[in-house]
Amino acid sequence: MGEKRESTGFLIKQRAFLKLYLLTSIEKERWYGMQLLDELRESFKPFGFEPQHSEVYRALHDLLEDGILSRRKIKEDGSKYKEVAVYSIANKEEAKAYKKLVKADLDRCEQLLRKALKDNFS
Amino acid sequence: MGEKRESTGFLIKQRAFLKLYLLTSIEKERWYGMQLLDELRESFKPFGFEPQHSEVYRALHDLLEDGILSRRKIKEDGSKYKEVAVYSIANKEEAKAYKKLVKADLDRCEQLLRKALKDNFS
DNA sequence: TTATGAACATCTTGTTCATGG
DNA sequence: CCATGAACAAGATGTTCATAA
Repeated sequence: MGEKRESTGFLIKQRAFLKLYLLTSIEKERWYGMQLLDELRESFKPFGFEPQHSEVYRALHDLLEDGILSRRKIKEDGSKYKEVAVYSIANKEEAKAYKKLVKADLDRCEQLLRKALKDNFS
Repeated sequence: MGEKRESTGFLIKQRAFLKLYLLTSIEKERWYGMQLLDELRESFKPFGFEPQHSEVYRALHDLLEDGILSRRKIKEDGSKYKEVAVYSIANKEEAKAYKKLVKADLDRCEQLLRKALKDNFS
């Protein structure tokens, strides 16, 4: 089950990066896709990174398929005229394990970047 | 001339990363492709990254097209039975400018990774 | 064989279109 | 219109093939 590679050799993939953030947000409270997207965009804008909606949806769908998240469609009655898909953690153990994997890869990537800065600019 | 984007939003691309290292190596002495490849692989192996030969050649060809490197095919007489393509810096100003660009992107990426570690693991 | 390339295949991501409230 | 998806297109990289010496 945990045999999917998150490390693809060079740097971490955007998908894995987003999945990490999504898990952390969803751990805290209920969210739906566009909310999460807006939050992420706001957060990364200073770094010149603005994830696309389809990539965020794909990340959520991945986590659903992995059984880490569950989804419930609800009518935001009172508020709007729309139906949204709200996510919650389905398997805390898996979620934790996945985050641990991604952390290891982030650490590796950080080292690689530091090395590059040192090797080429010192 | 310098209007090609190196920052693609998320993390730096492998191509730009390799170009940076190639320039730094070639600044120091004459090299040819396979030498550079072996050097890079050795250097990154501890980080689980082993660039492919075609990607290194593509990086070299990019730098040629950009006019930053020049190439000279030579017969390594005395040594082997082969012809190699040896590179040298064609335009030091451009090389310096390119490296500066990449450095900025590396810095940005490092910040982004640090942020992710902080936002998700603290 | 080794070094250099090109061609081709795949994987990842961005852009556009479709549907239902 | 907004939220969710899917479909499609483009880009980046990995794998395989071709050629010369």
